Amino acid sequence: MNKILISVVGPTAIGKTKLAIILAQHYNTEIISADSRQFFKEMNIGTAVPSLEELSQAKHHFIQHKSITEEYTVGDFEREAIQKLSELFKVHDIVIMVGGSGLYVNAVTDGLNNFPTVDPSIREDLNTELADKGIEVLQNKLKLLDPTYFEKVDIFNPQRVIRALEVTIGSGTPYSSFLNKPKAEREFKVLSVGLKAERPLIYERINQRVDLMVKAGFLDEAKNLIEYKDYNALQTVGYKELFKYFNNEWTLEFAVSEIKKNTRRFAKRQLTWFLRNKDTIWVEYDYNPKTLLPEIDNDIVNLKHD
RNA sequence: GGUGCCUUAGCUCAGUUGGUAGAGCAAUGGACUGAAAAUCCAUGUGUCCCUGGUUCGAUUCCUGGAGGCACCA
Repeated sequence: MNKILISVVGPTAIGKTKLAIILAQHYNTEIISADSRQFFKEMNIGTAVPSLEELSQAKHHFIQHKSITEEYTVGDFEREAIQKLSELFKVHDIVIMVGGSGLYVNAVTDGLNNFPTVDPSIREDLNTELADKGIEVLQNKLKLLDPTYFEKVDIFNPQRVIRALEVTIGSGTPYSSFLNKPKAEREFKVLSVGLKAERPLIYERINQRVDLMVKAGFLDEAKNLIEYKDYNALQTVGYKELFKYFNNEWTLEFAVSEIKKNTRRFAKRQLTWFLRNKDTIWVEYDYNPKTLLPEIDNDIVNLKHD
């Protein structure tokens, strides 16, 4: 196996796009995005998709290829990404992946278990039950139907509990029984490269980027999407806060400061996720490409020989 | 210049009839298998402005400073 996927990770606003392009140009290859919000064509400024100039510097996949009105799950992404990678690896030995969504990155690198598709009405019913009766009723249900997962799951997290229940109820088989099954084999090895910086610096870059987004017309973009505000794609930092401003719940100044705060918290969650992968090679955000690229060349050689 | 009030966590403030202190927000740590920029869990970080005095013991009471606010000149 001598195909390599270089996975570029790191917190938001640290410069992942730029590094991915440098790597794609260096290896004369293409980029797949693993960013759960850059999939949507109606969202642009608020999701910080690569600029037209950046897109012209390297071929990108999974950027703005879906509509916010389409259902698009991490499972769908995994299948499409693996399909795309198999095409790309026919003509390239190395492909770049870049993205800030840990679950989506892992779906490609490690795979998800194969869960059955279930009727969406089950989730709706469970959400109604949650609103009417509270989490405890759902906890008890899970304890009865899948005691194994009940022991393991964060039972105070409604989304986790409901997910397990919808699979269990929809398939008639406990959620936990789908875990632990062997995941799909990959035809490539993964080199994980993380971008890092001191926390205050990350926060400063976030604050600056939010201000730039506002100057670039983020308010107009969000305003045009108000009618879609309940779609999952718009449960997104930036848009959520601006909708409150448009609805006269918040002042613009407060909304913007909330966007900055929530983006900082998002960056922290990304770090928690990415720091889990002990194999990641961490690179300072102000790396010098001339010294970094030979190092990565070397890492690839070593990885191939493993 | 005078009088009054204030000074406690990163911020806004509470409090200790004298036994070195706690809320909100911010922040920090963590979890995560088709909602993931989502969702959830945990955590108090402190010369209590400085200086003397009284006291077994002062952030608390008293003296004197410093800074801030208000009013009067």
